[in-house]
Amino acid sequence: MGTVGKALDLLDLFTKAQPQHGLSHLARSSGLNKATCHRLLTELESRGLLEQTGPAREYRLGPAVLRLSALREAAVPTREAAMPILRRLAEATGETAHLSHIVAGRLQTLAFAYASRQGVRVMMEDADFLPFHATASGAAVLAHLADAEPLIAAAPNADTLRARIVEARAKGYAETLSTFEKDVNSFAVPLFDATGTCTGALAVAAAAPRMTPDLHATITTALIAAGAEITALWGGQPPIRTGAPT
Amino acid sequence: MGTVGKALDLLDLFTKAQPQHGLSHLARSSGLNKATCHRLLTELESRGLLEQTGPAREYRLGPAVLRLSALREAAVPTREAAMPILRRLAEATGETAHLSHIVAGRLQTLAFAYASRQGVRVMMEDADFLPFHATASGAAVLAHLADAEPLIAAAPNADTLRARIVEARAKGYAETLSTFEKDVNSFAVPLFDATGTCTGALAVAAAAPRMTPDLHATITTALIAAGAEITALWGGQPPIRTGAPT
DNA sequence: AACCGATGGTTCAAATATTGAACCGATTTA
DNA sequence: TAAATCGGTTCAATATTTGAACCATCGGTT
Repeated sequence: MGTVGKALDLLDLFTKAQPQHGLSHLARSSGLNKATCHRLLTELESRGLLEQTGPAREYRLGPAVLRLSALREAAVPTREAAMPILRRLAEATGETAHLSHIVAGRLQTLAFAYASRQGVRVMMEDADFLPFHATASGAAVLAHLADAEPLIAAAPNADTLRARIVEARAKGYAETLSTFEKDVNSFAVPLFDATGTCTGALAVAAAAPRMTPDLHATITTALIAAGAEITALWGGQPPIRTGAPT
Repeated sequence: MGTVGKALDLLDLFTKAQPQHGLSHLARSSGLNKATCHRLLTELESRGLLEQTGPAREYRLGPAVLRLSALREAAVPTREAAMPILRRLAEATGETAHLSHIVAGRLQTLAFAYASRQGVRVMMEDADFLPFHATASGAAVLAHLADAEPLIAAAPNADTLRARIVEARAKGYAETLSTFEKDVNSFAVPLFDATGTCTGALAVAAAAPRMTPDLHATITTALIAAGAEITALWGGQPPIRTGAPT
Protein backbone atom coordinates (compact mmCIF):
# COMPACT_ATOMS: atom_id res chain seq x y z
CA MET A 1 0.00 0.00 0.00
CA GLY A 2 1.26 3.45 -0.88
CA THR A 3 1.96 6.25 1.52
CA VAL A 4 -1.09 8.26 0.60
CA GLY A 5 -3.25 5.22 1.23
CA LYS A 6 -1.96 5.09 4.78
CA ALA A 7 -2.62 8.79 5.19
CA LEU A 8 -6.16 8.42 3.91
CA ASP A 9 -6.73 5.43 6.16
CA LEU A 10 -6.04 7.74 9.06
CA LEU A 11 -9.09 9.74 8.04
CA ASP A 12 -11.24 6.65 8.47
CA LEU A 13 -10.45 6.61 12.17
CA PHE A 14 -12.45 9.76 12.66
CA THR A 15 -16.07 8.84 13.36
CA LYS A 16 -19.18 10.26 14.98
CA ALA A 17 -18.33 8.43 18.16
CA GLN A 18 -14.65 9.42 18.10
CA PRO A 19 -14.20 12.70 16.25
CA GLN A 20 -10.92 13.60 17.93
CA HIS A 21 -7.72 11.64 18.45
CA GLY A 22 -4.33 12.17 20.00
CA LEU A 23 -1.14 11.27 18.16
CA SER A 24 -0.33 8.17 20.16
CA HIS A 25 -3.87 6.92 19.88
CA LEU A 26 -3.90 7.34 16.11
CA ALA A 27 -0.55 5.60 15.83
CA ARG A 28 -1.81 2.70 17.91
CA SER A 29 -5.12 2.22 16.15
CA SER A 30 -3.61 2.57 12.68
CA GLY A 31 -0.65 0.34 13.41
CA LEU A 32 1.72 2.98 12.10
CA ASN A 33 4.89 4.06 13.79
CA LYS A 34 4.40 7.19 15.84
CA ALA A 35 6.91 9.15 13.79
CA THR A 36 5.35 8.04 10.52
CA CYS A 37 1.91 8.80 11.82
CA HIS A 38 2.98 12.22 12.95
CA ARG A 39 4.42 13.07 9.57
CA LEU A 40 1.25 11.98 7.79
CA LEU A 41 -0.89 13.93 10.21
CA THR A 42 1.06 17.14 9.76
CA GLU A 43 0.88 16.68 6.02
CA LEU A 44 -2.88 16.26 6.20
CA GLU A 45 -3.06 19.23 8.50
CA SER A 46 -1.01 21.44 6.20
CA ARG A 47 -3.69 20.98 3.54
CA GLY A 48 -6.52 21.67 5.98
CA LEU A 49 -7.95 18.15 5.95
CA LEU A 50 -7.15 17.89 9.63
CA GLU A 51 -6.61 20.46 12.31
CA GLN A 52 -5.16 20.39 15.77
CA THR A 53 -7.23 21.54 18.70
CA GLY A 54 -6.23 23.69 21.66
CA PRO A 55 -3.88 22.60 24.40
CA ALA A 56 -4.54 18.85 24.18
CA ARG A 57 -3.17 18.96 20.61
CA GLU A 58 -5.69 16.43 19.45
CA TYR A 59 -6.46 16.06 15.79
CA ARG A 60 -9.86 16.42 14.17
CA LEU A 61 -11.20 16.87 10.67
CA GLY A 62 -10.38 20.26 9.20
CA PRO A 63 -12.36 22.81 7.21
CA ALA A 64 -10.97 21.77 3.84
CA VAL A 65 -13.39 18.86 3.73
CA LEU A 66 -16.26 21.32 3.54
CA ARG A 67 -15.01 22.66 0.24
CA LEU A 68 -14.62 19.18 -1.18
CA SER A 69 -18.09 18.10 -0.23
CA ALA A 70 -19.63 21.31 -1.56
CA LEU A 71 -17.90 20.69 -4.87
CA ARG A 72 -18.97 17.06 -4.94
CA GLU A 73 -22.59 17.96 -4.30
CA ALA A 74 -22.44 20.67 -6.95
CA ALA A 75 -21.05 18.24 -9.50
CA VAL A 76 -23.05 15.18 -8.45
CA PRO A 77 -26.00 16.13 -6.26
CA THR A 78 -26.34 12.73 -4.63
CA ARG A 79 -27.43 13.79 -1.21
CA GLU A 80 -29.33 17.03 -1.52
CA ALA A 81 -31.31 15.82 -4.51
CA ALA A 82 -32.44 12.72 -2.71
CA MET A 83 -33.38 14.44 0.55
CA PRO A 84 -36.94 15.44 -0.42
CA ILE A 85 -37.70 11.90 -1.55
CA LEU A 86 -36.19 10.56 1.64
CA ARG A 87 -38.33 12.85 3.76
CA ARG A 88 -41.45 11.94 1.81
CA LEU A 89 -40.70 8.28 2.30
CA ALA A 90 -40.31 8.76 6.04
CA GLU A 91 -43.62 10.60 6.25
CA ALA A 92 -45.46 8.15 4.02
CA THR A 93 -44.38 5.18 6.09
CA GLY A 94 -44.25 6.84 9.49
CA GLU A 95 -40.84 5.31 10.05
CA THR A 96 -37.17 6.21 9.68
CA ALA A 97 -35.78 6.30 6.13
CA HIS A 98 -32.13 6.32 5.27
CA LEU A 99 -29.88 6.42 2.26
CA SER A 100 -26.50 4.76 1.92
CA HIS A 101 -23.81 4.70 -0.70
CA ILE A 102 -21.07 2.25 -1.60
CA VAL A 103 -17.73 3.91 -0.99
CA ALA A 104 -14.49 2.02 -1.42
CA GLY A 105 -16.14 -1.32 -0.80
CA ARG A 106 -18.09 -0.19 2.22
CA LEU A 107 -21.61 0.99 2.81
CA GLN A 108 -21.60 4.58 3.98
CA THR A 109 -24.67 6.27 5.41
CA LEU A 110 -25.37 9.43 3.47
CA ALA A 111 -28.55 10.81 4.94
CA PHE A 112 -31.65 9.92 6.89
CA ALA A 113 -35.08 11.30 7.71
CA TYR A 114 -37.49 10.72 10.56
CA ALA A 115 -41.25 10.73 10.41
CA SER A 116 -42.52 13.73 12.30
CA ARG A 117 -45.56 11.99 13.71
CA GLN A 118 -43.86 9.26 15.72
CA GLY A 119 -42.75 9.56 19.29
CA VAL A 120 -40.77 6.34 19.09
CA ARG A 121 -38.26 6.53 16.29
CA VAL A 122 -35.53 4.27 15.05
CA MET A 123 -32.51 6.52 15.43
CA MET A 124 -29.75 6.74 12.85
CA GLU A 125 -26.28 8.18 12.65
CA ASP A 126 -25.17 9.47 9.33
CA ALA A 127 -21.56 9.46 8.21
CA ASP A 128 -21.10 5.96 9.56
CA PHE A 129 -20.51 2.60 7.94
CA LEU A 130 -23.08 -0.19 7.82
CA PRO A 131 -22.09 -3.86 7.88
CA PHE A 132 -23.12 -5.62 4.67
CA HIS A 133 -23.99 -8.82 6.43
CA ALA A 134 -26.37 -7.51 9.05
CA THR A 135 -28.48 -4.90 7.33
CA ALA A 136 -31.25 -4.87 4.78
CA SER A 137 -29.32 -2.23 2.85
CA GLY A 138 -26.34 -4.56 2.70
CA ALA A 139 -28.43 -7.42 1.37
CA ALA A 140 -30.14 -5.20 -1.20
CA VAL A 141 -26.78 -4.04 -2.47
CA LEU A 142 -25.15 -7.46 -2.46
CA ALA A 143 -28.06 -8.83 -4.45
CA HIS A 144 -27.14 -6.57 -7.35
CA LEU A 145 -23.41 -6.07 -7.04
CA ALA A 146 -21.08 -7.43 -9.68
CA ASP A 147 -18.55 -9.27 -7.50
CA ALA A 148 -20.48 -9.74 -4.31
CA GLU A 149 -19.31 -13.29 -3.70
CA PRO A 150 -16.11 -12.54 -1.73
CA LEU A 151 -18.01 -10.16 0.52
CA ILE A 152 -20.72 -12.73 1.13
CA ALA A 153 -18.25 -15.50 1.81
CA ALA A 154 -16.42 -13.34 4.32
CA ALA A 155 -19.57 -12.72 6.33
CA PRO A 156 -19.93 -14.52 9.65
CA ASN A 157 -23.46 -15.58 8.69
CA ALA A 158 -22.83 -16.41 5.04
CA ASP A 159 -25.70 -18.92 4.84
CA THR A 160 -28.53 -16.79 6.17
CA LEU A 161 -27.09 -13.85 4.25
CA ARG A 162 -27.20 -15.83 1.03
CA ALA A 163 -30.83 -16.73 1.69
CA ARG A 164 -31.65 -13.10 2.38
CA ILE A 165 -30.03 -12.09 -0.90
CA VAL A 166 -31.95 -14.67 -2.92
CA GLU A 167 -35.14 -13.42 -1.33
CA ALA A 168 -34.18 -9.82 -2.09
CA ARG A 169 -33.62 -10.64 -5.76
CA ALA A 170 -36.99 -12.33 -5.96
CA LYS A 171 -39.07 -9.73 -4.15
CA GLY A 172 -37.26 -6.62 -5.31
CA TYR A 173 -36.49 -5.54 -1.75
CA ALA A 174 -34.45 -6.91 1.13
CA GLU A 175 -35.77 -7.48 4.62
CA THR A 176 -34.18 -8.03 8.00
CA LEU A 177 -35.97 -8.57 11.29
CA SER A 178 -34.18 -7.46 14.45
CA THR A 179 -30.81 -8.24 12.92
CA PHE A 180 -28.59 -5.20 13.15
CA GLU A 181 -30.58 -3.67 15.94
CA LYS A 182 -33.05 -5.36 18.20
CA ASP A 183 -36.73 -4.65 17.65
CA VAL A 184 -36.04 -2.99 14.33
CA ASN A 185 -37.38 -4.35 11.07
CA SER A 186 -35.54 -3.04 8.05
CA PHE A 187 -36.43 -2.97 4.38
CA ALA A 188 -34.17 -1.84 1.56
CA VAL A 189 -34.03 -1.48 -2.21
CA PRO A 190 -30.90 -1.10 -4.34
CA LEU A 191 -30.09 2.10 -6.21
CA PHE A 192 -28.34 2.28 -9.55
CA ASP A 193 -26.24 4.82 -11.39
CA ALA A 194 -26.16 5.67 -15.08
CA THR A 195 -24.02 2.65 -15.96
CA GLY A 196 -26.51 0.27 -14.38
CA THR A 197 -24.24 -0.62 -11.48
CA CYS A 198 -25.62 -0.72 -7.98
CA THR A 199 -24.11 2.13 -5.99
CA GLY A 200 -26.28 2.39 -2.94
CA ALA A 201 -29.44 1.51 -1.10
CA LEU A 202 -32.55 3.16 0.20
CA ALA A 203 -34.00 1.75 3.38
CA VAL A 204 -36.80 2.06 5.89
CA ALA A 205 -36.15 1.05 9.48
CA ALA A 206 -39.34 0.39 11.40
CA ALA A 207 -39.96 -0.26 15.07
CA ALA A 208 -40.83 -3.96 15.25
CA PRO A 209 -43.65 -3.68 17.79
CA ARG A 210 -45.58 -1.43 15.39
CA MET A 211 -45.36 -3.85 12.49
CA THR A 212 -48.60 -5.10 10.91
CA PRO A 213 -49.34 -6.68 7.53
CA ASP A 214 -50.80 -3.33 6.44
CA LEU A 215 -47.73 -1.36 7.46
CA HIS A 216 -45.54 -3.96 5.81
CA ALA A 217 -47.37 -3.43 2.53
CA THR A 218 -47.28 0.35 2.88
CA ILE A 219 -43.56 0.36 3.49
CA THR A 220 -42.59 -1.98 0.69
CA THR A 221 -44.65 -0.24 -1.99
CA ALA A 222 -43.53 3.24 -0.90
CA LEU A 223 -39.94 2.06 -0.68
CA ILE A 224 -39.91 0.54 -4.15
CA ALA A 225 -41.44 3.68 -5.64
CA ALA A 226 -39.03 6.00 -3.85
CA GLY A 227 -36.09 3.82 -4.87
CA ALA A 228 -37.06 4.04 -8.52
CA GLU A 229 -37.39 7.80 -8.13
CA ILE A 230 -33.92 8.26 -6.68
CA THR A 231 -32.34 5.97 -9.23
CA ALA A 232 -34.00 8.03 -11.97
CA LEU A 233 -32.86 11.24 -10.30
CA TRP A 234 -29.27 10.03 -10.30
CA GLY A 235 -29.58 9.49 -14.02
CA GLY A 236 -29.51 5.80 -13.31
CA GLN A 237 -31.25 2.77 -14.70
CA PRO A 238 -32.05 -0.52 -13.04
CA PRO A 239 -30.15 -3.32 -14.75
CA ILE A 240 -31.95 -5.42 -17.35
CA ARG A 241 -33.53 -8.43 -15.68
CA THR A 242 -31.59 -11.48 -16.72
CA GLY A 243 -33.26 -14.83 -17.05
CA ALA A 244 -36.73 -13.31 -17.16
CA PRO A 245 -39.38 -15.27 -19.08
CA THR A 246 -39.79 -14.08 -22.67
CA MET B 1 7.11 18.01 -0.01
CA GLY B 2 5.90 14.54 0.86
CA THR B 3 3.95 12.21 -1.36
CA VAL B 4 0.65 12.74 0.38
CA GLY B 5 1.04 16.49 -0.03
CA LYS B 6 1.26 15.98 -3.76
CA ALA B 7 -1.79 13.76 -3.69
CA LEU B 8 -3.76 16.32 -1.71
CA ASP B 9 -2.63 19.08 -4.04
CA LEU B 10 -4.36 17.19 -6.81
CA LEU B 11 -7.63 17.68 -4.96
CA ASP B 12 -7.14 21.43 -5.18
CA LEU B 13 -7.38 21.25 -8.94
CA PHE B 14 -11.03 20.34 -8.70
CA THR B 15 -13.09 23.51 -8.68
CA LYS B 16 -16.61 24.69 -9.42
CA ALA B 17 -15.47 25.74 -12.86
CA GLN B 18 -13.54 22.53 -13.53
CA PRO B 19 -15.04 19.67 -11.56
CA GLN B 20 -13.69 16.93 -13.83
CA HIS B 21 -10.23 16.24 -15.21
CA GLY B 22 -8.56 13.69 -17.41
CA LEU B 23 -5.30 12.03 -16.38
CA SER B 24 -3.06 13.91 -18.79
CA HIS B 25 -4.64 17.20 -17.88
CA LEU B 26 -4.13 16.60 -14.17
CA ALA B 27 -0.52 15.58 -14.77
CA ARG B 28 0.10 18.74 -16.78
CA SER B 29 -1.52 21.17 -14.39
CA SER B 30 0.05 19.61 -11.33
CA GLY B 31 3.50 19.30 -12.86
CA LEU B 32 3.66 15.65 -11.87
CA ASN B 33 4.79 12.86 -14.12
CA LYS B 34 1.88 11.09 -15.74
CA ALA B 35 2.75 7.77 -14.11
CA THR B 36 3.13 9.36 -10.69
CA CYS B 37 -0.07 11.25 -11.13
CA HIS B 38 -1.90 8.11 -12.15
CA ARG B 39 -0.70 6.24 -9.10
CA LEU B 40 -1.79 9.02 -6.78
CA LEU B 41 -5.15 9.26 -8.49
CA THR B 42 -5.86 5.55 -8.19
CA GLU B 43 -4.85 5.70 -4.55
CA LEU B 44 -7.25 8.57 -3.93
CA GLU B 45 -9.89 6.69 -5.87
CA SER B 46 -9.42 3.50 -3.88
CA ARG B 47 -10.41 5.41 -0.76
CA GLY B 48 -13.41 7.03 -2.44
CA LEU B 49 -12.04 10.56 -2.42
CA LEU B 50 -12.11 10.53 -6.21
CA GLU B 51 -14.07 8.49 -8.69
CA GLN B 52 -13.78 7.88 -12.38
CA THR B 53 -16.65 8.70 -14.67
CA GLY B 54 -18.06 6.70 -17.54
CA PRO B 55 -16.29 6.10 -20.82
CA ALA B 56 -14.15 9.26 -20.81
CA ARG B 57 -12.48 7.98 -17.64
CA GLU B 58 -12.26 11.44 -16.19
CA TYR B 59 -11.75 11.92 -12.49
CA ARG B 60 -14.03 13.82 -10.15
CA LEU B 61 -14.51 14.10 -6.40
CA GLY B 62 -15.90 10.94 -4.86
CA PRO B 63 -18.57 10.20 -2.28
CA ALA B 64 -16.13 9.77 0.61
CA VAL B 65 -15.86 13.52 0.97
CA LEU B 66 -19.51 13.62 2.02
CA ARG B 67 -18.80 11.51 5.06
CA LEU B 68 -15.86 13.68 6.04
CA SER B 69 -17.79 16.89 5.78
CA ALA B 70 -20.75 15.46 7.69
CA LEU B 71 -18.38 14.46 10.49
CA ARG B 72 -16.67 17.83 10.48
CA GLU B 73 -19.97 19.67 10.73
CA ALA B 74 -21.12 17.34 13.50
CA ALA B 75 -17.94 17.97 15.48
CA VAL B 76 -17.52 21.66 14.62
CA PRO B 77 -20.72 23.10 13.24
CA THR B 78 -19.04 25.97 11.44
CA ARG B 79 -21.28 26.24 8.43
CA GLU B 80 -24.74 25.11 9.43
CA ALA B 81 -24.69 27.05 12.67
CA ALA B 82 -23.79 30.26 10.89
CA MET B 83 -26.32 29.92 8.09
CA PRO B 84 -29.30 31.50 9.88
CA ILE B 85 -27.23 34.50 10.85
CA LEU B 86 -25.92 34.75 7.31
CA ARG B 87 -29.45 34.72 5.90
CA ARG B 88 -30.64 37.30 8.40
CA LEU B 89 -27.72 39.52 7.48
CA ALA B 90 -28.58 39.26 3.79
CA GLU B 91 -32.21 40.15 4.44
CA ALA B 92 -31.38 42.98 6.82
CA THR B 93 -29.06 44.63 4.34
CA GLY B 94 -30.81 43.62 1.14
CA GLU B 95 -27.47 42.50 -0.29
CA THR B 96 -25.40 39.34 -0.63
CA ALA B 97 -23.73 38.02 2.52
CA HIS B 98 -20.97 35.46 2.56
CA LEU B 99 -18.80 33.60 5.00
CA SER B 100 -15.23 32.53 4.47
CA HIS B 101 -12.71 30.53 6.41
CA ILE B 102 -8.93 30.41 6.50
CA VAL B 103 -7.81 26.99 5.28
CA ALA B 104 -4.17 26.15 4.85
CA GLY B 105 -3.20 29.78 4.33
CA ARG B 106 -5.98 30.52 1.91
CA LEU B 107 -9.40 32.09 2.22
CA GLN B 108 -12.08 29.56 1.38
CA THR B 109 -15.69 30.50 0.76
CA LEU B 110 -17.90 28.49 3.08
CA ALA B 111 -21.42 29.74 2.45
CA PHE B 112 -23.42 32.64 1.15
CA ALA B 113 -26.95 34.01 1.22
CA TYR B 114 -28.86 36.33 -1.08
CA ALA B 115 -31.50 38.85 -0.11
CA SER B 116 -34.83 37.66 -1.42
CA ARG B 117 -36.11 41.10 -2.27
CA GLN B 118 -33.49 42.16 -4.81
CA GLY B 119 -33.63 41.52 -8.52
CA VAL B 120 -30.02 42.55 -8.98
CA ARG B 121 -27.77 40.44 -6.80
CA VAL B 122 -24.07 40.16 -6.36
CA MET B 123 -23.53 36.51 -7.21
CA MET B 124 -21.19 34.25 -5.32
CA GLU B 125 -19.69 30.84 -5.75
CA ASP B 126 -19.04 28.84 -2.66
CA ALA B 127 -16.23 26.31 -2.37
CA ASP B 128 -13.85 28.71 -4.08
CA PHE B 129 -10.83 30.63 -2.91
CA LEU B 130 -10.74 34.40 -2.42
CA PRO B 131 -7.57 36.45 -2.98
CA PHE B 132 -6.44 38.13 0.24
CA HIS B 133 -5.25 41.24 -1.53
CA ALA B 134 -8.39 42.11 -3.47
CA THR B 135 -11.27 41.44 -1.12
CA ALA B 136 -12.71 43.06 1.97
CA SER B 137 -12.71 39.63 3.63
CA GLY B 138 -9.00 39.35 2.94
CA ALA B 139 -8.26 42.72 4.48
CA ALA B 140 -10.43 42.00 7.52
CA VAL B 141 -8.56 38.77 8.12
CA LEU B 142 -5.10 40.18 7.48
CA ALA B 143 -5.80 42.96 9.94
CA HIS B 144 -6.07 40.41 12.73
CA LEU B 145 -3.84 37.56 11.65
CA ALA B 146 -0.72 36.76 13.63
CA ASP B 147 1.85 36.60 10.83
CA ALA B 148 0.12 38.53 8.09
CA GLU B 149 3.21 40.41 6.95
CA PRO B 150 4.56 37.89 4.41
CA LEU B 151 1.14 37.63 2.81
CA ILE B 152 0.82 41.39 2.62
CA ALA B 153 4.28 41.85 1.20
CA ALA B 154 3.59 39.25 -1.47
CA ALA B 155 0.51 41.10 -2.70
CA PRO B 156 0.77 42.99 -5.99
CA ASN B 157 -0.79 46.04 -4.34
CA ALA B 158 0.99 45.89 -0.99
CA ASP B 159 0.70 49.64 -0.38
CA THR B 160 -3.03 50.11 -0.89
CA LEU B 161 -3.58 46.80 0.88
CA ARG B 162 -1.65 48.04 3.89
CA ALA B 163 -3.72 51.20 3.99
CA ARG B 164 -6.92 49.15 3.78
CA ILE B 165 -5.78 47.01 6.68
CA VAL B 166 -4.95 50.01 8.87
CA GLU B 167 -8.39 51.39 8.11
CA ALA B 168 -9.97 48.02 8.92
CA ARG B 169 -8.23 47.91 12.30
CA ALA B 170 -9.45 51.40 13.11
CA LYS B 171 -13.05 51.06 11.97
CA GLY B 172 -13.62 47.45 12.97
CA TYR B 173 -14.56 46.45 9.42
CA ALA B 174 -12.81 46.37 6.06
CA GLU B 175 -14.13 47.99 2.92
CA THR B 176 -13.34 47.65 -0.78
CA LEU B 177 -14.92 49.55 -3.63
CA SER B 178 -15.07 47.82 -6.99
CA THR B 179 -11.85 46.00 -6.30
CA PHE B 180 -12.38 42.30 -6.75
CA GLU B 181 -15.43 42.75 -8.92
CA LYS B 182 -16.51 45.89 -10.73
CA ASP B 183 -19.49 47.76 -9.30
CA VAL B 184 -19.39 45.76 -6.11
CA ASN B 185 -18.72 47.37 -2.76
CA SER B 186 -17.67 44.89 -0.13
CA PHE B 187 -17.57 45.09 3.64
CA ALA B 188 -16.13 42.50 5.97
CA VAL B 189 -15.47 41.78 9.63
CA PRO B 190 -13.06 39.21 11.06
CA LEU B 191 -14.24 36.13 12.94
CA PHE B 192 -12.41 34.51 15.83
CA ASP B 193 -12.23 31.07 17.37
CA ALA B 194 -11.97 30.07 21.00
CA THR B 195 -8.23 30.77 21.16
CA GLY B 196 -8.75 34.34 19.97
CA THR B 197 -7.13 33.73 16.58
CA CYS B 198 -8.79 35.05 13.47
CA THR B 199 -10.07 32.11 11.43
CA GLY B 200 -12.44 33.67 8.95
CA ALA B 201 -14.46 36.60 7.78
CA LEU B 202 -18.06 37.60 7.34
CA ALA B 203 -18.81 39.93 4.44
CA VAL B 204 -21.54 41.79 2.65
CA ALA B 205 -21.16 42.44 -1.07
CA ALA B 206 -23.39 45.24 -2.29
CA ALA B 207 -24.16 46.47 -5.79
CA ALA B 208 -22.32 49.78 -6.03
CA PRO B 209 -25.06 51.70 -7.87
CA ARG B 210 -27.41 51.11 -4.94
CA MET B 211 -24.99 52.49 -2.35
CA THR B 212 -26.12 55.41 -0.22
CA PRO B 213 -24.86 56.76 3.13
CA ASP B 214 -27.90 55.20 4.75
CA LEU B 215 -27.29 51.79 3.24
CA HIS B 216 -23.63 52.05 4.17
CA ALA B 217 -24.60 52.61 7.79
CA THR B 218 -27.16 49.79 7.73
CA ILE B 219 -24.65 47.37 6.31
CA THR B 220 -21.79 48.15 8.64
CA THR B 221 -23.85 48.02 11.82
CA ALA B 222 -25.65 44.82 10.80
CA LEU B 223 -22.36 43.31 9.73
CA ILE B 224 -20.56 44.06 12.96
CA ALA B 225 -23.46 42.68 15.00
CA ALA B 226 -23.68 39.52 12.90
CA GLY B 227 -19.92 39.04 13.08
CA ALA B 228 -19.97 39.21 16.85
CA GLU B 229 -22.82 36.71 16.85
CA ILE B 230 -21.00 34.17 14.72
CA THR B 231 -17.79 34.55 16.69
CA ALA B 232 -19.76 33.91 19.87
CA LEU B 233 -21.47 30.93 18.24
CA TRP B 234 -18.12 29.41 17.36
CA GLY B 235 -17.19 29.67 21.01
CA GLY B 236 -14.79 32.39 20.02
CA GLN B 237 -13.67 35.62 21.53
CA PRO B 238 -12.38 38.76 19.82
CA PRO B 239 -8.77 39.34 20.85
CA ILE B 240 -8.02 41.79 23.64
CA ARG B 241 -7.39 45.20 22.12
CA THR B 242 -3.72 45.95 22.50
CA GLY B 243 -2.54 49.48 22.99
CA ALA B 244 -5.99 50.68 23.96
CA PRO B 245 -6.15 53.66 26.34
CA THR B 246 -6.47 52.65 29.97
C1' DA C 1 10.45 15.81 45.68
C1' DA C 2 11.60 12.00 43.20
C1' DC C 3 9.39 8.65 40.37
C1' DC C 4 6.36 6.63 37.03
C1' DG C 5 3.86 6.28 32.86
C1' DA C 6 1.69 8.72 29.88
C1' DT C 7 1.71 12.35 26.32
C1' DG C 8 3.42 15.07 21.65
C1' DG C 9 7.26 15.48 18.95
C1' DT C 10 12.21 14.77 16.76
C1' DT C 11 16.39 12.38 14.85
C1' DC C 12 19.01 9.66 11.29
C1' DA C 13 20.84 5.42 9.15
C1' DA C 14 18.60 1.60 6.87
C1' DA C 15 14.93 -0.07 4.12
C1' DT C 16 11.61 0.80 0.90
C1' DA C 17 8.47 3.12 -1.83
C1' DT C 18 8.48 6.71 -5.37
C1' DT C 19 9.84 8.44 -9.65
C1' DG C 20 9.99 9.24 -14.83
C1' DA C 21 11.47 8.09 -19.62
C1' DA C 22 10.00 5.00 -22.67
C1' DC C 23 6.48 2.12 -24.15
C1' DC C 24 1.68 0.14 -25.34
C1' DG C 25 -2.95 -0.09 -27.41
C1' DA C 26 -6.91 2.56 -28.41
C1' DT C 27 -9.27 6.77 -30.09
C1' DT C 28 -9.48 11.02 -32.27
C1' DT C 29 -7.93 14.41 -35.51
C1' DA C 30 -5.80 16.02 -39.88
C1' DT D 1 -3.16 6.89 -43.69
C1' DA D 2 -0.48 9.25 -40.49
C1' DA D 3 0.13 12.07 -36.69
C1' DA D 4 -1.36 13.26 -32.26
C1' DT D 5 -3.87 12.76 -28.66
C1' DC D 6 -5.73 9.87 -24.88
C1' DG D 7 -5.38 6.45 -20.40
C1' DG D 8 -2.44 3.34 -18.55
C1' DT D 9 1.97 0.30 -17.60
C1' DT D 10 6.86 -1.03 -16.91
C1' DC D 11 11.32 -1.10 -14.37
C1' DA D 12 15.94 0.51 -13.07
C1' DA D 13 17.62 4.60 -10.62
C1' DT D 14 16.66 7.33 -6.98
C1' DA D 15 14.76 9.90 -3.34
C1' DT D 16 11.56 9.26 0.21
C1' DT D 17 9.66 6.87 3.90
C1' DT D 18 10.37 4.25 7.93
C1' DG D 19 11.07 3.06 12.97
C1' DA D 20 13.91 2.40 17.19
C1' DA D 21 15.64 5.31 20.27
C1' DC D 22 15.55 9.72 22.07
C1' DC D 23 13.70 14.46 24.30
C1' DA D 24 10.79 17.48 26.96
C1' DT D 25 6.58 17.88 29.29
C1' DC D 26 2.61 16.76 31.80
C1' DG D 27 -0.28 14.65 35.77
C1' DG D 28 -0.69 11.54 39.22
C1' DT D 29 1.56 8.43 43.21
C1' DT D 30 4.34 7.20 46.48
